[in-house]
Amino acid sequence: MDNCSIKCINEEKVKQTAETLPPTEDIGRMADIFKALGDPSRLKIVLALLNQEHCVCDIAAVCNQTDSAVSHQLRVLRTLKIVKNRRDGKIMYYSIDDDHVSALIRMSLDHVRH
Amino acid sequence: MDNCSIKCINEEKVKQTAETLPPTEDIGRMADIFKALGDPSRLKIVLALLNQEHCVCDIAAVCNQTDSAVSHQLRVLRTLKIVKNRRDGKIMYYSIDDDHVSALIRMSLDHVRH
DNA sequence: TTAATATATGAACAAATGTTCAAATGAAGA
DNA sequence: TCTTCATTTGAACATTTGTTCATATATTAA
Repeated sequence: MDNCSIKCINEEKVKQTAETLPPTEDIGRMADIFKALGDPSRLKIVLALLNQEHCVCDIAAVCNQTDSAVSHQLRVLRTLKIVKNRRDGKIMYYSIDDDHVSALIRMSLDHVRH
Repeated sequence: MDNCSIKCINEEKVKQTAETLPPTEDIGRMADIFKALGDPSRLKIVLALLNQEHCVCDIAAVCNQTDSAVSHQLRVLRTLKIVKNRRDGKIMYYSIDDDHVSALIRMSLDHVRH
């Protein structure tokens, strides 16, 4: 239960900060992107594609995952426009869809290695 | 089951990309950061703190969450060095710990608004 | 058409996650 | 000391999530 009495709230600061928040919809979309990159196996796929485009089969080999698992993850990434694909005969090639993605990854690498 | 025969794998490409991958430990840490930002309520807290430091109570007010829920989320963010805190009497003030965080947020906003 | 191959999909399951509620700290003032 | 208040913590719960397995689709070649 919310046991913080009215007094402890600095209404002015609360109001001011509330005004700086992006629309709820944007927050949701940002969270979706972060969430997608927040799974190690999915992040590994993205990192692999950051190097060059690959077919599903090769991604699975690079990442030590089954084709099926990779395919499922790629669908998530595709839905969020993090990766895109092109078909060449039987083979489907995947690659990074957006420049922001590589920038995001670079930032987080910097953070990790402080 | 992995039903992709050996033939479909481009060994050279696989090997080459595998060499570009960061160490597993780094991938895990990056994923942790993304995962932390991947929950809307937690992301909202971070966005609020990006504006200015706040006490737990005020964060709860800004984000329409209970104090308890906010406190739980702040612990996660603190553990990952995304936020830091300082005590002033009974009140605990939280703020963003790292510059990389704001950069990450900005990138994802750009991505969302393409 | 039929067979073979690369990828996609659906259902089921275990594991992880966020929220809630109740209770416990820790700090300040009476 | 005792009380009050801001925050933290722990356990329980429902929900979400990633993986697996079996099956389906789509493309090519025979």
